[in-house]
Amino acid sequence: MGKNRITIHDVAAKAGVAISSVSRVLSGHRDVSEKMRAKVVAAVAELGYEPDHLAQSLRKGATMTIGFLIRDITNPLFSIVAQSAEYELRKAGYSIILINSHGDLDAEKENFALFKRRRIDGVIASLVSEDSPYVRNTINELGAPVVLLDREVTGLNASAVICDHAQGVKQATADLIANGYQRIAFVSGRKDVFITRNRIKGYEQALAEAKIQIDESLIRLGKFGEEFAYEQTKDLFSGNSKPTALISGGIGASTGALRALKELKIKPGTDIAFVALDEWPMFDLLSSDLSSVYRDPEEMGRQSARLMLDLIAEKAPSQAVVPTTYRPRSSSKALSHA
Amino acid sequence: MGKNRITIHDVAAKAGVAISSVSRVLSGHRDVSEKMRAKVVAAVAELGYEPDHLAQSLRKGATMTIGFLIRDITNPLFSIVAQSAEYELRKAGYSIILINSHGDLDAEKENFALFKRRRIDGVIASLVSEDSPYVRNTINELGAPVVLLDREVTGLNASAVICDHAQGVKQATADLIANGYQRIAFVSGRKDVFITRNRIKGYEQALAEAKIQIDESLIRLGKFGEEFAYEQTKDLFSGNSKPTALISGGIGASTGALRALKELKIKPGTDIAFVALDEWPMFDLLSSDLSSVYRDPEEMGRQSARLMLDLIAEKAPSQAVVPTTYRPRSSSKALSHA
DNA sequence: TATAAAACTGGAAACGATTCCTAATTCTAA
DNA sequence: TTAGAATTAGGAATCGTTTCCAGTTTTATA
Repeated sequence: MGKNRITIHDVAAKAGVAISSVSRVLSGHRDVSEKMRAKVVAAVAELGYEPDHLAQSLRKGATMTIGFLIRDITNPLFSIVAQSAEYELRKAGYSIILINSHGDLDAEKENFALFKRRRIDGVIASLVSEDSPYVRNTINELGAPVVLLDREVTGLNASAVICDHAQGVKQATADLIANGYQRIAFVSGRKDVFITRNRIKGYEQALAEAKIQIDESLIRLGKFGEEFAYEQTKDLFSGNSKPTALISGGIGASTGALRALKELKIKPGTDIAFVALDEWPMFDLLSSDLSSVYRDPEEMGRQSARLMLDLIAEKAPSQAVVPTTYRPRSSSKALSHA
Repeated sequence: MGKNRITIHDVAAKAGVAISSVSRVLSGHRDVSEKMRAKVVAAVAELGYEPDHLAQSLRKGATMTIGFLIRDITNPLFSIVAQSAEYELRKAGYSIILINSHGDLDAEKENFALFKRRRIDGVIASLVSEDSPYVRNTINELGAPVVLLDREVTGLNASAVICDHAQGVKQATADLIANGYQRIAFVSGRKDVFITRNRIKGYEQALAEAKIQIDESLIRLGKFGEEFAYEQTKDLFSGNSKPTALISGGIGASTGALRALKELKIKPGTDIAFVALDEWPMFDLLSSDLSSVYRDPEEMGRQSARLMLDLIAEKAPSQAVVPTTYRPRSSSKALSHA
């Protein structure tokens, strides 16, 4: 077995100096003579010594590790955010520990505790819920900086990457209206989180500006995920006052909605107008040429990394706003037979 | 600041016992009296003490951390594997450090070194290349167990999750032949890795059994990723001896191929037969009802976690074989006009 | 009741680094 | 030449645990 790990003691012995001197040479301390430096460097090279990160962490009080807590790395948007953040943070010397919360609130709490025990230097999180008292407690007790993705938690010492959903959704809704659609359904996730509230805001603003009465029966908010959207979409088209357009919020919801439409043999862009909020890889290869409201997940990752590094450098918490852009394609055009 | 971290010393002081006793109570050592246990448990509860994972790791020599090195977490297949492995490993008390190699060989080497410095307990990796001498060296020097995903590295002390690509591809190819296709093109990634060799094997076997001469100009192997497959597909259909069927290997290649076909206005299932190797989320929502060769990524994740835990428990390296299944859909049916 | 064995506890030495403090050496200037 | 300052190097404490060792108390056995 390779049990014989090479430590700073071995290097010191080989070079015939004290371990403190080895440490000084390696950390670039200025009070070292040329002779000393040469001896140590030679010994390090000969033994192939590499400092033990664990011992360094314990002594220095910094683990150079960031916790990344998300609902589901399987979500293509999150996976891009994670990749991008990982890339940026690694450039700064940090590694990331990835944990999937699977949307479970208790798991989430548990995982913050795990991060704390592991003395993580910071946490980037996409929380299951927000603004619940437990969130504030947990985050405050963590004792390390936190960057939240797309969440607004008031009175908290955390930075956040916020997407301007309202703006893109408003544009999309306005375009649908301009193209002659009035009964625009909206299917999305939980009402109590920032992202959904913000999207609905854009939707309602556009309707208000066009002086269209809001029909609550067209707004279906409840849970994240495919099933909910699937069921709601089916329900929307089961009555006799069907919508003429559909906006689905989030990748899960869009999937559910598209699947329901497929089963109902309603083709987006032909039988109904459709706008997806968020895109995902191979979006362009779907059966219809779908309009979307796009946000750049790589940018979200970069910003979250930047905010994290700022917090670690003891700067004050701040927010980064990532814009959304409406990308009209054929699925939101005026219907030829309309 | 919450600088005042609660340590085992604080607990010992509060309970009026030695720190070694606190440690013993917490680690469930049997030689502790009831009185002692009660005192310590009370003090722990009162102070809200949680052991420092870092110090434990240093002392015990186990970090309870697994390195996960993949080309790209953005690849939906990998992201599911990662999620599934993370879930299983966390149940066993392990956390995972995720690193994207971005397909860069030097980065890969560098990251193994990082894992080593961090004293990771094991590495699960999908390597960029295999069977190069550096791989053997790096892995052997790591000093921790390794589980490889879909790679065969000979003479190495590592376990591996292997998918039986040949079988599924053979079935798919045979079905295409049975449906009357003879000029079956095959577009995939690097020839020098197990996954590609194994897939080609299935392809060639099916052709051989049907006594169809292999046309090398129909086999396009080169690089992983969209671009290569895109270019090759365009090229395949530019000449005057076009293929009548296309098998594309891997998600990246399938994306590139499908995009090329879309631009060429060749519709899979109508103008040409098509089989994708691997599926991805929302596969069913694509413009055509595509046949595929499927493998279960969750199972791959579970198996890799199991193999890792076995290695950590000092069992001998072994391999887990994950089957592939051909899923015929309309894109590989006999053409009506054929 | 004496004695061996078992149960329990505290002290101290690790784990592998960093960093402070002090002493020795070299250098500068009078 | 020598006092004083500036460099340089070594020793020891420290980070927060676990675990070995030795000593003390309790229990079991004869």
